[in-house]
Amino acid sequence: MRCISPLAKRAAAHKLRALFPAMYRTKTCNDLRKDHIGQTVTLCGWVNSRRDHGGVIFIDLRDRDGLTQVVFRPEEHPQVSEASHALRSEDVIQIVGQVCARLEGSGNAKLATGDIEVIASKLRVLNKAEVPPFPLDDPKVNEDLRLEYRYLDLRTAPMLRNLRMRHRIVKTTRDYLDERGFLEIETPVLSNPTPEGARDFLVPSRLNPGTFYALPQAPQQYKQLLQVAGLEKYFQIARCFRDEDLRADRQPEFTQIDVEASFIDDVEIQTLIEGLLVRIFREAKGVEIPAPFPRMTYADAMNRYGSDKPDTRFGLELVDVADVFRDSQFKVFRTILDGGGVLKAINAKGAAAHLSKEQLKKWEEWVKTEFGAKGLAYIKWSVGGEWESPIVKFFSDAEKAALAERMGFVEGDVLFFGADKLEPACEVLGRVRLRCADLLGLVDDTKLNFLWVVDFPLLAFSPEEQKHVAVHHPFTRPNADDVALLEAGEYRKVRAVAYDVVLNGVELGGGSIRIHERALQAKIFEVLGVGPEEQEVKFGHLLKAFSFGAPPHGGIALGLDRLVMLIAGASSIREVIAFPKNNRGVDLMTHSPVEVDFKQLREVYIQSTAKKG
RNA sequence: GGAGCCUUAGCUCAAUUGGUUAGAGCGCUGCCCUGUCACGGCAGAGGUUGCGGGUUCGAGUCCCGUAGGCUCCGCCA
Repeated sequence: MRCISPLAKRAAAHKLRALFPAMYRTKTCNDLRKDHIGQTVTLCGWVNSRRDHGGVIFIDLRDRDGLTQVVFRPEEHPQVSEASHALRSEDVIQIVGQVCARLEGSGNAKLATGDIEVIASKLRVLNKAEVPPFPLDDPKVNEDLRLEYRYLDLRTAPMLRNLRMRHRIVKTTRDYLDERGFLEIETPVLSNPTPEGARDFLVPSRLNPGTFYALPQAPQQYKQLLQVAGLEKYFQIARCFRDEDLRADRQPEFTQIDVEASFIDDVEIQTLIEGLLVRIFREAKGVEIPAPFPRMTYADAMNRYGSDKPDTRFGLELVDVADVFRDSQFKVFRTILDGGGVLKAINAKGAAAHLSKEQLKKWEEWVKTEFGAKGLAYIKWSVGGEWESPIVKFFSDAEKAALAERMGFVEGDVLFFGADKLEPACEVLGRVRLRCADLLGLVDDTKLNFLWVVDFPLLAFSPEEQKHVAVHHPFTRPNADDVALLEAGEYRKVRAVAYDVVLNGVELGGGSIRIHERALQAKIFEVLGVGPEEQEVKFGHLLKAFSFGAPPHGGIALGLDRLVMLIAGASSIREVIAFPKNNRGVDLMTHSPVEVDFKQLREVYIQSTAKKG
């Protein structure tokens, strides 16, 4: 290597300085229009593409704002043009040049800057680039490759657009809540494990051997304690952590728009959130969504749509046909009905042409293996054909007539039945409903169907644990009208003051009015099987706080990632997170999580029991 | 914990019923080209068909195992 003296280096640097203006750039690649013709500008960016004609060379220069065509003309700037032959995709360059009108008829209507071009008089290569491992503008490239080189993937227009949109949504949220007197307050990331709900991520404490923090699943207790603290209106763009298996719309760390307020009822919170969503959709997507949103009770949602987050963009509702078969000779239906179960059906209009007998068999297999259903009864009525079904032979003529009448069953349709206890019957049929809608193309992508699902049950019985568990969380307020039921031990009939906001069949968020009285909270813990001692150990601080004048309060949390995903029209939550993890919780770029050496573990008093493959 | 689908050149894919030397487009390299914008032309390089084993005269193709990716069920308030 040649040794260059520091003096010579400085001289060279000065020379470069003299060659280029002090600023890296005077314009971005989306700034220049006809008005700028004649100006001398400096641009920086990446070589998006080059078109080398041997003589004249065109470069599309890209920065995060857009593309500008740069022209290297040998007859005007021979040295610079010569150097430009070496430019390759993704090289980072700086050019100085004059803004010129494009030659007659050579404008590019696809580019915002397509009326002009910059004739380069100076070129500085700021950094050469290796050949990219995949074409940046190809949407078909495998996602794992994009995730490994996420910093390249994020250079593409769709990803930039998503991140901008996410920023806009967060900014709008802060503005909106600030205007209404909400204070953004940070809560600890190192906090306590929670006995209820999802698995915690644990963090060992070096200073307190053998003890652990947990990363928060949500800032639930802190947001309530801030109400006891008299802050009255709190919000936070809060990172949350749950160590559970992942899905296309679930990451181990995700972000919630977390809101809590005092002296507020459920309708007020819903109205606040409707206003927020209206504003977000206006500013991020440019659409006006109507508010207030429709309300639907949990019972209605289950009975009509087989889901607690119904997609109401299409009908295909569940219909109760129990009375038709009340006295049926068909034992399967009869046994379930006599045992207090329900019998429901949906009519997939026109589905007969789409579903062969083999496919119907596969659907039955699907509900059995995926959802543990006992079966999926169906009747297919092909155009010009008979009722095809393994079960119609058990139906009387009167039952058949009544069924067809009730369901509007005509040639070309397929009926599906759900027969079981209420919730499993509805849920399975709800899944079949979604699949039918997909099959029949019933989903209108342009619709934005918001709704509130309200009156959730407070408690559900867990067969695994053989006890009652909180449907929402243990701090949820029971409906005042149902307190007598609570006292009487009719736990499953007690409704909660809890609400979910749903968009197109996706749960955007949920919240509740909380319990603020120590005695009522203790009563709920008792029902949940949390004894006085356990209450004291795990929730003592909260119960103590409630004894010092806790105001009535409630709140909600919205899943920011899902919201951005829906607004951006992305199919996966990973498309709206800068550096997401894959479905095994691995960051393919950094390879996180990684093994740590023995010494690092010893410092925090941890010994791994993992068996090495 | 379970189910399904996928893995062939840098990328996206093809390869008939198991049959010759595994192909194409894009990208890349070199040369040519002065108005392109998916520039064009000519030439070239590039392969352990994820990995391991088996069946077979013969395996990208069939079987078993395994790794990785995606989707879903359970799980996730």
